Amino acid sequence: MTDDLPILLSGPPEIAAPRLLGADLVSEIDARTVRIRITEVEAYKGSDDPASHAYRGRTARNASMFARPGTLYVYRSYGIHNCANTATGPVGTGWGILIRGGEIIEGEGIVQIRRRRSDELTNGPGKLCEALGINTDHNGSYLFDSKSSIRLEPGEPPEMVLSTPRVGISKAKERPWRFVAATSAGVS
DNA sequence: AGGATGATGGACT
DNA sequence: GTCCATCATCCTA
Repeated sequence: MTDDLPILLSGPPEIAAPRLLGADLVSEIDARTVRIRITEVEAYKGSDDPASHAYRGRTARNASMFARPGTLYVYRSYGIHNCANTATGPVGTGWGILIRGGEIIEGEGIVQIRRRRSDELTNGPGKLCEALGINTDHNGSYLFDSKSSIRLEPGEPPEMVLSTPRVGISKAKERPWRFVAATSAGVS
């Protein structure tokens, strides 16, 4: 258990979120390794953010977001998909970062099987979770524990970061808290 | 290339 | 009963 890594997640989520771009999510499930480099995230700021699941305070469902930074919060979306966040703020804040997309570094073959297709594999929060094999059983696990099957590993920051409004929300639409990795050639 | 829609379950009013 | 931090598919052009 390495407890120094959550420094990556320190500060308010709209500051910490872009820092996650370039880091890797690694899953080791059924002796299969999938590594995905994060390219798209969104910040959700707990009680200060009407769009956050944590806005109305702690419940059984969102408890993981109120835990220590690096705690994985997985929720079921539209009854079909799973979406993954990491808790970021001090315990009790409910701050978190939604992981929305990434590029496959390792395990593309496994991902194609899990996704039952060969393209559009990881460009969306539900797709990313399916690619990594993340489900609600992983809710509450700790991303910086070497024994966890889902882990977060630091990486190189992207050349550029674009910031835009968040996707798919109906409240606090104006906040530019979606962050996307880009290069001089364009969005990755 | 882009808009509409059904699937499906949990949380909330 | 209504609202989703979504996605794949099925239209129309």
